[in-house]
Amino acid sequence: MGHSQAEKAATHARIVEIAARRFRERGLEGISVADIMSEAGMTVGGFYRHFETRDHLVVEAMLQAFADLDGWEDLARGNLRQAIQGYLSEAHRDDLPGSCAMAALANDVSRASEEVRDAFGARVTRMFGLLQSLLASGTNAEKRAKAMTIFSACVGALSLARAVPDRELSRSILRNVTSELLSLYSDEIVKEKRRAS
Amino acid sequence: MGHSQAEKAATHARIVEIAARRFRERGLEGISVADIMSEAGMTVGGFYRHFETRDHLVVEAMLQAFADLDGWEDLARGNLRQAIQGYLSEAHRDDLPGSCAMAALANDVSRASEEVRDAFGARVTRMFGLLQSLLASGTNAEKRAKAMTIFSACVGALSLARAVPDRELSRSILRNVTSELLSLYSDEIVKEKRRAS
DNA sequence: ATTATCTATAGATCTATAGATAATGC
DNA sequence: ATTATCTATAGATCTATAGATAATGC
Repeated sequence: MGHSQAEKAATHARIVEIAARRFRERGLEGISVADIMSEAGMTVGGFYRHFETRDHLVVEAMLQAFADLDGWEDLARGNLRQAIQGYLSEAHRDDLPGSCAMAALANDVSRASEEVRDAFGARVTRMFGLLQSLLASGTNAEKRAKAMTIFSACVGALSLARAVPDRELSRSILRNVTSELLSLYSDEIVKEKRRAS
Repeated sequence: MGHSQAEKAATHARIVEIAARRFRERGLEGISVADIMSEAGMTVGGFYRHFETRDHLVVEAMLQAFADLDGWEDLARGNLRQAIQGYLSEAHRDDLPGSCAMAALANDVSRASEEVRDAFGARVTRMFGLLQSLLASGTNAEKRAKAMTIFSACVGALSLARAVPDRELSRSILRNVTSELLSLYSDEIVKEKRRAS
């Protein structure tokens, strides 16, 4: 059993990653500190040398979960159509622990601490800005409205598709909203976005 | 202190109504049986003559919360534009206890019992059917896709507007998604819907 | 006699802390 | 000496039940 500082940092990161997944899967209060530590291969006692309180873990885990959105942003920059299709796929719907934290935890975040909500808000702003930059036609204000609508529809459709028990209805929501969004904004999506490096 | 059957029925209804509001406000596990009973003017002990388990209350309260959607459906039938505007209003955003249960509890329902999810699914189907019937142009399949997209955008926008702490951003989401939806589907909304009685 | 409600509490679970143990790192 | 982790447990909270009380309703 090692106790070096390097190992402690690795342990810390492991706890945060597990929490980031389990919170998305079961909600911010759906898993105990003991269970998270157990999954990290440790016992409860060690927890409080890593985090002052449980809520400090919630904050760190949410930042981690939001960081996982980088993947979606990269995909969107490369191909917005594919990003929408992937976001509204059955695979994304069924991979709750690895899924978009905004859709998985929006309700919980509304009731969470100021710090968690601030992190959420910053990421939403960033997502809107990105989507806005990927649209071609209209004023900036119009693009922003479109970006907000596309993202809202994606978040809403994914949340509804998960809550509904009828698999057929669930699939129907995902497919219909995907095709509707793609057809609505087909002409507005920038085909190739060159990024300044 | 009365104990008649009529009073028991009234007590039962009161418990369910309080739960339907508090669950939307704090989540399905955010309030205890004792607190709900206390708000109903009683103590915990009486609870289990009304409900077999806590989860039985959750089911009844959710059915009650879903029944509250009747108001939105009536409004939509009369004036879909006004319904969208009202749904995406700051008043609706801020009245969590009395708000749409689908937006307030979608995440929780995904993790809830089969019975709760069945009730949710039935209500979603009904909502899509109604919205579909209020659209004018296109095939039934196209109308259904539009109905799903409109409702998904409403649920997503409301959820995001609640989770975000910046009031300006929150208001911006509500207003932009409202105007975008109204302009997108402006020509498709049936102006006057006559209902056969 | 039945039952709606109350008081009291058992049993489970969860956060957080205390004290012990064993490794790191100056 | 410091500290990362463990075992054990205190204290809080929550669901559910037991037994008492007081009203209903046959």
